[in-house]
Amino acid sequence: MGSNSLVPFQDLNVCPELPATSTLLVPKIEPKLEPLDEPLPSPPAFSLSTPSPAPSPCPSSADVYSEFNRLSELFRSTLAQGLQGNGDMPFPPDSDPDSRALVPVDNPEAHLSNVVLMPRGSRKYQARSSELVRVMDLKPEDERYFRDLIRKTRMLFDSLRVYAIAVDEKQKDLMVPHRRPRADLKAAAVMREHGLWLNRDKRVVGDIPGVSIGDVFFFRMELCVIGLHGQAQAGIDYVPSSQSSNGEPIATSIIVSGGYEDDEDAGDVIVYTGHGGQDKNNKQVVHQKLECGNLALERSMNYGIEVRVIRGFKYEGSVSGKVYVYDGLYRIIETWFDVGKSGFGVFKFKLVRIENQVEMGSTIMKFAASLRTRPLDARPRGYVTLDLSSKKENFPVLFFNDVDKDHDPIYYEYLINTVFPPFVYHCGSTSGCDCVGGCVDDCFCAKKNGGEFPYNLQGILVRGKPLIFECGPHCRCPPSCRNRVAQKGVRNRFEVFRSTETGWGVRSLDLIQAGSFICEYAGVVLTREQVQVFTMNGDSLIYPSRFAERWREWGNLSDVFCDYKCPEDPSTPPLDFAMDVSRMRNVACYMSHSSSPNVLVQLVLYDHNNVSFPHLMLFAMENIPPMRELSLDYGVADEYMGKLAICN
DNA sequence: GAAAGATCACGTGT
DNA sequence: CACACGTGATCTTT
Repeated sequence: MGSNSLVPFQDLNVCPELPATSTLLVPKIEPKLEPLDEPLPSPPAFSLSTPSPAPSPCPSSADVYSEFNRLSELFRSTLAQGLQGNGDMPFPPDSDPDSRALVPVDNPEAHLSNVVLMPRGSRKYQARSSELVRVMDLKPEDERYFRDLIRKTRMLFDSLRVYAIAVDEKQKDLMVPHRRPRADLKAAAVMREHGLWLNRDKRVVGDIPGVSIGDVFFFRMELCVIGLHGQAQAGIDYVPSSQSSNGEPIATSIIVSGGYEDDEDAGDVIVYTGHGGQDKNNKQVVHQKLECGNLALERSMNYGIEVRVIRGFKYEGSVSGKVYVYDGLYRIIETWFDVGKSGFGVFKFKLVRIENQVEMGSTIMKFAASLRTRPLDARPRGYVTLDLSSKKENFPVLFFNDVDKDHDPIYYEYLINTVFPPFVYHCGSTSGCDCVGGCVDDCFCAKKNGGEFPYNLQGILVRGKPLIFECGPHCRCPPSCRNRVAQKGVRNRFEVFRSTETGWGVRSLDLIQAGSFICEYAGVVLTREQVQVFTMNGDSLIYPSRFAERWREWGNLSDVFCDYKCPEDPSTPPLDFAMDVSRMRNVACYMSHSSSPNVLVQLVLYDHNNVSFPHLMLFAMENIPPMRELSLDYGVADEYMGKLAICN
């Protein structure tokens, strides 16, 4: 697993498609025209270990609340070493390093140097490698492997980040003047401490395996963690001259985010300004010099080395007001020194996008933005209706088919929420919380959820659970309560579309942040007895118990803390019912199946207390860019799924 | 808007 | 020569 072909990095201009070697060894970079002044050391094997040992089971604990506190403390002590912990800290950070989770990393020495040899507080880590490699001709199984690895890594980053916010929110009322901590930095630090940063044992030129064009990131640190761009702030990433085999720096990636007034971005062609010469307010105050990243770009141009381009976008709805999109590989074709608008000299680099790559993520984002405002102008043909839900949803559900004449979805009655049989509402308790001003930490409903809230203040799912109890009609908290998320319905514009591969599919016109609520999987509930009576509609029945338990992956920190246990209170309820979608359905049932899905099913209760009949709520497992297909793990063999997704 | 906060490359020192 | 450490630069983030 994880084998891949690495091609010696040379002669790209002449022969972009070098024959793939099947070796696992990584050849050292040898830029064209450059005399080799030293013998090549034998290269280390290139292998990535998966950071996922078997997920530890989550035994239910009698006292989940104290378990949560204990974990919070453990987490806090690792994250923010300076904070006072007045509880009994389970593992004083220095006393027992082995009790912390250790995840296998590529390099056993790195393992040692990262964790064992490094006392807490020391900031020495495994240095970045100077070894340049290009990864090419991955086999499909390798691609899946790397994609999964990236996905897991990003999910862990998000889980840690969201958890760090949750921990912070829990302490919030203790300290009145409050400043929200940099959860992104904390998550990255924890991962680094555990050797979970990717692509540090080599410098990848070109595409990073497992990262697709169009992937969206919310934080610069996320780019560092997966190795797409190794600088926390600087826009040019490069191998420094001191580490390069010929003493010349080599650029590998840039970020175009509009921070330089002299940039010109026409999509396929960019005129990029070198760095340097700015003051604290990003004003150009002195001339730039041909050094560091600037020199690296020039050298990369000289050797014809392609450069990854990541674009920064303004984006409301991101906590930082920004997102970063990977747009693929560019080649530098020209550079010159120019007088910028400020009157100071700047270096300019003309970059041209390499052909035969899939469409740029930023292009798709712009296209989606135009679809949001004026869909018929952006795409005059193909829309069957601009709202399948007939205004029942908060946002329109568009229906697009430019493949054939099938208009089937418009003939179903649109159902926003699952319809349960009446008896479901008549059993169970009718108790609720008394939080008139909104729920607080130790309220009745928090306790039902194991002593914590399932969502953070932004409405992001903190951790997948067997069952979530949202506040309901018997609670006295207002609709704005933080424990009411899924019940409030969709927050995005979705589009049902005809696909030649998957029959029907669903995509979003908005960017969806990982952990966000997407929609309910709605249908008409049939009890087991009813199912036995209505057997003719077997194809249109959804069995909730069959969905893969992907919620276990979300927010699972057992990769970081070996003794991590989910504070779960209830066990997974027995889902002894089916849902009929033969006449009434919502957007969810057009989602297609994937064994590597980007959407998970989370069971939620809010309008009744019958744990055997929860709502099937869908949440994003990763950041889903606009126009990318949503997919669910239906938990059955792929070939069978084609039918189910189509729902004929 | 300002201040806090990271990383990394580079320079100096041992 | 190699490593360690401090410093300065950097298209961040709240």
